[in-house]
Amino acid sequence: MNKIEEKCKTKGVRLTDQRRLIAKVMSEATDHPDVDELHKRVSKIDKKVSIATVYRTVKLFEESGILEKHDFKGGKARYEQSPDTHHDHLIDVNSGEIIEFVDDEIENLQNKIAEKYGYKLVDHRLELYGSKIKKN
Amino acid sequence: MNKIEEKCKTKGVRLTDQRRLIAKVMSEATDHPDVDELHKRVSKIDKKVSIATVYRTVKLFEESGILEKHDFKGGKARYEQSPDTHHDHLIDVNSGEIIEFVDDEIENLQNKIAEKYGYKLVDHRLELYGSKIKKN
DNA sequence: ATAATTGCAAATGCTTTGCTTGTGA
DNA sequence: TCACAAGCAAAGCATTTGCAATTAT
Repeated sequence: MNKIEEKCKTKGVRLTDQRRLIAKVMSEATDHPDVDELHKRVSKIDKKVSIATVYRTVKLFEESGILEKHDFKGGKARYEQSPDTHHDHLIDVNSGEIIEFVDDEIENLQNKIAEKYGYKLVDHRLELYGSKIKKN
Repeated sequence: MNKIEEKCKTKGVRLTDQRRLIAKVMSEATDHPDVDELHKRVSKIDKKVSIATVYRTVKLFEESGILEKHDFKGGKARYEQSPDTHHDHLIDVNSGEIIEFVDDEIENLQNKIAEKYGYKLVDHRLELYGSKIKKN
């Protein structure tokens, strides 16, 4: 059984064939698929799963803290399995490739800034968009 | 004449009554209105301006570097006049209020991270979401 | 004069939802 | 059993677009 299914059990999220399948596909994903792409992958295994169910399921999983939703620039929402440790994203503007990174210094600075203005940081979004430097 | 109108002249963007009006309203805005709100403010002065024109105009202004578009969490795109110096945003999750801030250290770190992965930073998005700390 | 702009309504693209039938615990 | 989930198609929401009429230079 995969991590997502396990989390469903822990959190009391009822499992169905469709949810199990979506859990499996998302568990095996190494990228950040959007709903359409996820539906395509799921459909390869079971054609009968509707896109509405995929939408409902990713929403449910997100609300349960099982998946993380990202609204990167340029359109549709994309999902990844909720990571154990927080990371941010560097997006290749040419290929669409996504690199995950962690930087404690930036995380600290963000908290400091919020504090400075009298706020408690409850959420944040840090996305870097870059293009590959060609090596000579 | 306001700053936005001036920029239109400089950049060769043709001015119409509608565009002049939108330029005026955005010039006077101290917040980050969405298209609907902008249309409301414009309509108070001229009811005949259509929302389609507002959409077309903010898009045009954005592409000309006159306005900056932001897709903060939770729905519609919001706009502000392109600032002279870059800043990021701290959004009050309760009131929706937006605080602009500048932090050179974070800016530098972002460049360093992109570099570290072999990328040139072409764009970025840093948004902090916080709730006010109550003073006792 | 004439290429660009507007207003309107229809179309779009992503996402959600009402309803009826099916199903997991 | 029976509250919840799935499938389908229709609806929703922000945004875009085709087209005929209007306007800026």
